[in-house]
Amino acid sequence: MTEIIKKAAPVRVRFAPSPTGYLHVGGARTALFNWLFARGQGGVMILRIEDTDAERNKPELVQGILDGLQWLGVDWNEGPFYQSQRTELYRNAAKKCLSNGAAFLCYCPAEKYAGGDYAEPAQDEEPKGAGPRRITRCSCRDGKPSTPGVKPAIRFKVPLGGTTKFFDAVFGEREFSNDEIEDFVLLRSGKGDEEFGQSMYQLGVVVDDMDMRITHVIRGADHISNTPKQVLLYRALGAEPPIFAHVPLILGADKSRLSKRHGATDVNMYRTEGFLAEAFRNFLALLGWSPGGDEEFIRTQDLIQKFSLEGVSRTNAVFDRPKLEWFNTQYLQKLPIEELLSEVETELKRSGLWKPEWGAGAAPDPDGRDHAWFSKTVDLLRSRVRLLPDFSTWSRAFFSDDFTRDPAAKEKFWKDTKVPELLARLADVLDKLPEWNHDACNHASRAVAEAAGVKAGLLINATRVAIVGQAVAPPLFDTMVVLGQHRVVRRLRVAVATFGKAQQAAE
RNA sequence: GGCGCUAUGGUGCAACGGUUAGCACGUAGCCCUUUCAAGGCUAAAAUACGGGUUCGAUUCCCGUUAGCGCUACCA
Repeated sequence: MTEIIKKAAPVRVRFAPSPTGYLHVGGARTALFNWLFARGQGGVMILRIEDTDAERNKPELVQGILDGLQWLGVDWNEGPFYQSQRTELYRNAAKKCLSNGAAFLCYCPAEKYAGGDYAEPAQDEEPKGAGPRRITRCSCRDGKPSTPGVKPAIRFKVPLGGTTKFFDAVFGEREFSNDEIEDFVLLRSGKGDEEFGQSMYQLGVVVDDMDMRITHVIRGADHISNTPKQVLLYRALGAEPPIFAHVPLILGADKSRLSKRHGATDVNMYRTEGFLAEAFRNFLALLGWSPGGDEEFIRTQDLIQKFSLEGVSRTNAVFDRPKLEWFNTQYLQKLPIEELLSEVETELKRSGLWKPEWGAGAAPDPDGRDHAWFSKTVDLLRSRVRLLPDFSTWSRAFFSDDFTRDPAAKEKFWKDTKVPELLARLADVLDKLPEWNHDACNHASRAVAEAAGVKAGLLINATRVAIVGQAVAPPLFDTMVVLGQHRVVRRLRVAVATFGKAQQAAE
């Protein structure tokens, strides 16, 4: 019997960005929470573009938002819907409010209420108490004769007195006094020969959320004070409001609202910097939400499974980039190697270093390097890499013979005058090694150092710079194995040739 | 100014009346070590303040302070 009751209506949520800017981390987090919730509940995710402000709208930004969501892995089942294409819906709803007395025509000039009314005493009403007060009631609400030639806007007639309540899954029951809510605009006045203009935010949201049968409105906490207006609208339109869940805001290091001056706020910048999407998701999910315990490294599948609105915090969170970087290095190290390989492949393709022979199932390249080699090489590098592009920059010598030697590394490890001779002898010894493995390289190298009477470290460090061009790289003998005998010997000789007199380099 | 929300180390979270207030990032030190990471260990570091309620408050209530949000014919 409870089965029927338990089989509640399917969850339907939406992410509704406005194309007035790129997809910022706050928006991305909101999108992520909606998505985690939908996926965890077997619900539906809807994408809606709220582009009703023709003035600020930049259509070209939509693609960037879509790209950002795609990179984030946030997909949707319905949409994207564009509010600019649903104008009739909003006009009809506004007219319905007009006819049932929930709204009125307002002939006031837009500037009358624009910006900072509270700075001046309102004339429309008797000032209560001391100090400036803002206008919440428009005098047109009681029916004013239409002014010829002036096109009216439609405003919602907020009830006098009383309160409006709603339930918020993270903040609990909320109640607002109606007297604090202004007679907000539903529909802009018409321009040219149109009767009315575009919908305003409140109307569009409610009409669409009704039309799309949204069950849970998960959005930023900056919308809390908009909610009572929307609840009023739902009722005026004859509908019950959905469940709201306002999530705390993301702040910059100085606790002010996150903005450009705090560094990258565009999600796409994190993609180009080379963060792993899953690491970014993990980090974002923990900003304002917690599964309840101490676990932090939570893969997306588990995030979906664990996510709940009850776990959402009510306090704003500071975006901590060092922690994001830590998450990224964690994923770089802990991801099953095959998953990481595809990310590295993408990166190497981007930088032009990729060879198809390294792909899974492909035949080895002329040097015998195949997918297994690629896997081993990436595995060797992964604990030292911080961002994906590192595979193409300081790790370049592992994937290409076209690399340069870092001057600082040479300065540091090639200072000793014995280096050229040491490297030359090592090259000769290594060239003759019958076996090419870690131990063989190890013994041969130490023998050369010992014979020359120098510390192994001197030779080892100098060799590292010679064969990979960097002071910072994986352990030398593992590196040698992965590079191969031929490459190591050749690079050593090329390095020797760069000292003193020029011999023709054989590379 | 009004209304609202919030308040645990520098940061993100945990503890949902009873813990020596826990974990992680970051910071410092040590270990490991052929570089650099990774890893291991250790240390410093918090319940904003003041009142209540209670046998007992980080936890519940009130006030103060601070931060943030809203206060547009923006979303």
